[in-house]
Amino acid sequence: MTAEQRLRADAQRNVEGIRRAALDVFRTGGLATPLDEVARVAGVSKGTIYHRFGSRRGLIDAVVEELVAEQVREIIEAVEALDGPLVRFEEWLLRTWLLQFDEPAANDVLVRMLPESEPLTTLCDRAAKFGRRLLDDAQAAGVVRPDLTPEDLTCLILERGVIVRACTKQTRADYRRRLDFVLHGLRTPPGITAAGS
Amino acid sequence: MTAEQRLRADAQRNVEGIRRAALDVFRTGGLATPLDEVARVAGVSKGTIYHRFGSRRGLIDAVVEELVAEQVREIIEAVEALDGPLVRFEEWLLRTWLLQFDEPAANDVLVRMLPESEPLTTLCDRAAKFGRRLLDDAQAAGVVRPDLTPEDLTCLILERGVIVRACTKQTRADYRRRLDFVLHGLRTPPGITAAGS
DNA sequence: GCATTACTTGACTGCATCGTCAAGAAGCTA
DNA sequence: TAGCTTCTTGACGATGCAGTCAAGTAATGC
Repeated sequence: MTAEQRLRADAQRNVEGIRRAALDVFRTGGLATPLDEVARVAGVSKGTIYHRFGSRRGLIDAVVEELVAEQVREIIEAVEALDGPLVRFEEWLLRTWLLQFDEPAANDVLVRMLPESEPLTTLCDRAAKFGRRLLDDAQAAGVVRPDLTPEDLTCLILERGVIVRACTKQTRADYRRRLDFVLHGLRTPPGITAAGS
Repeated sequence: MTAEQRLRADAQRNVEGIRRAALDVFRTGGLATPLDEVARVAGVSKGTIYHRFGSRRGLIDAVVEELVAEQVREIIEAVEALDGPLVRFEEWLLRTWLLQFDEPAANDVLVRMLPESEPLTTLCDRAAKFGRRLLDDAQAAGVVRPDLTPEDLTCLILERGVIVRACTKQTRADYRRRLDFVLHGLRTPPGITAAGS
């Protein structure tokens, strides 16, 4: 970070303050929160944010990793520790959906707001790739409907994202209960014995 | 309509023109379309719309019946003609979801945008009441999961509403295919023999 | 301690939309 | 056709957020 070393002391302080404020504010309100709010919390003016980070996207790129990566990684690790293709598949989906409910910022990432942002896209792809592997395994075992595609999986997460954004009134318990209906709909229907060739 | 008879000839013409433009514009773009657009199509100024209909809501109230009631009624009639509680329940849900995809205005009504609007709420309640009856029948027959509540049903339609609004890129065929997953998830899971007491 | 340069500020422009209103246009009546 | 009344107009004010920049402030090096 030679570039950051060259900053004047006050600028250095501000960069840190803005980062911390952004983490705080985005964590609570999602990535769409007005930058005036971040500026207010950081105790600087909006101009300073633009001067330091170039743009709204620049600021998001600078904090998204710290904001979300950990949580996505945690889910992957927790699922890796489980046994059985169906359990693993469903637990991953379930935890992802709950993360979307609990963390507006994580949801914004998973919904691919700002598709131009590289660190954000990277995070997203990592999760998608893992999900795809679980889907493959579950379908190979014949426990998840064979006509479910990786795109369907992406869509299921995207859909959940717009739902949690729009239906802010529902309780977590209700949200959680309804997820079971969806999961149940993804299992191999009775009458089908195994996945296709 | 004595009140309308008293309008001056040009005003009369404009009211009609605005109504027709609103039907046209709302049908295509949903109830959130800017009134400037309606004004443009009607060939009047925005001021005239406000003068004649009082507010955006006033205009919507004046056309929503003609815009959506017919379609909701059609679905109910088509479903009434079917046999079997599961078929009826699923066909109603399916047709409602497809209506939401095909008609932005109908979707806006079902999603309860403008909860203050009386004709809009009436339409909505009519649909909900019918759905509830189908749910009762299907649960009594043991073909739909007994823990599905009428609120869940409302929620399923609401969810679909925000999804079609947000995911405008998906093809109708994909949307349709995925609905089957959801329907499947609402059926009685294996291992449960009949609905509760 | 002073000049220099880096940094910060907040008022400003731009955009999109809602809804209003004074002034002007047009229909209506005698 | 004159004069009254109704109706229409479009510029305007308000809102909320993004992003910019000239002018002011403060750290730094000598």
